[in-house]
Amino acid sequence: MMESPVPHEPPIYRRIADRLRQAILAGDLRDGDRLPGENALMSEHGIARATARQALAVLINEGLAVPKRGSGVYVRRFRPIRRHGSRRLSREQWGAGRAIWDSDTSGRPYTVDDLTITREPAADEAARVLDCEEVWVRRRRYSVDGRPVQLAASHFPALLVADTPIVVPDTGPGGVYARLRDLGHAPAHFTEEVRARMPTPEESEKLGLPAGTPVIVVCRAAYAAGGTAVELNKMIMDAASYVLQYDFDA
Amino acid sequence: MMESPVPHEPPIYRRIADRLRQAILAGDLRDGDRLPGENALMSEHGIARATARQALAVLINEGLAVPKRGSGVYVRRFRPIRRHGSRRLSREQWGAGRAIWDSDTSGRPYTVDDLTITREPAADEAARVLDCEEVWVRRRRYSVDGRPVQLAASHFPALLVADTPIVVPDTGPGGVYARLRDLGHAPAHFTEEVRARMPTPEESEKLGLPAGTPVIVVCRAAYAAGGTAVELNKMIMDAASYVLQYDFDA
DNA sequence: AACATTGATTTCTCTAGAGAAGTCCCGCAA
DNA sequence: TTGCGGGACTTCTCTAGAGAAATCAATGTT
Repeated sequence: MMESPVPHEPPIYRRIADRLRQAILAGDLRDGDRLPGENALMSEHGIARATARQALAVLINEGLAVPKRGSGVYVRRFRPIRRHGSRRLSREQWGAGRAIWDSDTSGRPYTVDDLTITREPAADEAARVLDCEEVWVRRRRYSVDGRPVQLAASHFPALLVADTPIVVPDTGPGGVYARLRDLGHAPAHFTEEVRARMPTPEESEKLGLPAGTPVIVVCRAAYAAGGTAVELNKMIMDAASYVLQYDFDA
Repeated sequence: MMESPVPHEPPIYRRIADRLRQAILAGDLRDGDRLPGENALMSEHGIARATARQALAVLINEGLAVPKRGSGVYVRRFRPIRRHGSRRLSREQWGAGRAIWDSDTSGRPYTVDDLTITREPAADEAARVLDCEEVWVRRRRYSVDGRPVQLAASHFPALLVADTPIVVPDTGPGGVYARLRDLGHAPAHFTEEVRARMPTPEESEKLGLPAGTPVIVVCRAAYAAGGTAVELNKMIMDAASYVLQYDFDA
């Protein structure tokens, strides 16, 4: 026998989620609005607590809502920072003594957290790209408007940067790229690899991510004029906080 | 009074998820391996079904595992397609009569699904970027290895492309960019905006995405030499299937 | 050899209930 | 006005159980 060709009616929790999603996307529920909680859904639809939670979990995992324990579930906004790829790395900018990050936040203030500088053996990608066994790593966290938005780890070949301003907290005007230039290894070419995935619990904790928020992983390699790799920067960004922009000619 | 400074012990479901995640990341559980199901976790840890499900849901939402109804929960791989940004759009490639996608899949075969070509009023982004009220839209779905990986919708100003090969299914060698060139509107500059988020149910269904897989949204605008926008292409990609690569000079 | 059926296994959906933990606001005291 | 309890409310975690629906392999039939 053939199966009934009628598509199954979706389960209750999904129908409720659909209804709420529509209200959000249509604008009936906006930005920080509170949506009906477990108890409201239970009495409204005559369902069990677990079912109401499941409906809300759908929206939370889609990134459309954020639960606040003891308070309620709220609609979530997408108000990203624009990060420029090629433009931000033009020589004019870092050559003039400006930190790269300035153009990232379009003037919004940012803070750097948890800066650590360590020397360590190079792991997988770093070893392969930088072609060395020991690296110096600058790890830090960026926050905008008091909220953490990015984790970054810059890797440098140990032999190249030992005893330079690159391995101290304050790198001076222009940042590490200006210092690489001073060393005669000015970056001339960049390659960025971009992917997206769900965060690990560690990333989730460090970035304070609610459930349903992916991260964007950008891995950027900087090459000097001769073609040798001088930096590998691995960035983990809150996907709800970023739009990446790349400009290029045909 | 101050709270106890001791961080709370995580709940049971989370501890189980942590243990399984570690096994996956350490390589004890690999690619398509089956991990302990609801019943196994229930008897193994002496917990209720809902709790076991919650533990598995954590891994599923992280994209580390895929549930197969009636069969089990399996470890999930990440084996992406490399998509080149700037390089793939160089004039040499599409000028020589090659479709863009060729370089995307590095030679892996792809298929195009569900091609629809419609004329419609321009919505938000398209209206703003293309600066017109009516657009022709080419929507299609790309599959690699039989699995859908991308939804794409190319928008063209209606006045520009009416009665051209751009509004018929087969655009000929070189694709739409070669045809735009024939019309005297060869793309000279591109801007791509990249973001990531969880998929809508519709996207999830069209791409066959398991829970826990984000999508990468790429919005690409193509500009002719004079600076007028000639195309806006909105792409929705399965994040587990793609790595985007951008190359640029300092 | 090809096909249909059956049964065991597994995930999926849902009910009913309970206590823990966090948030918020109102009223009372200083 | 300010600060501090308390209580109401909310989300979070978990137990116990049951039937639906899909998968898969073995078995029997044509």
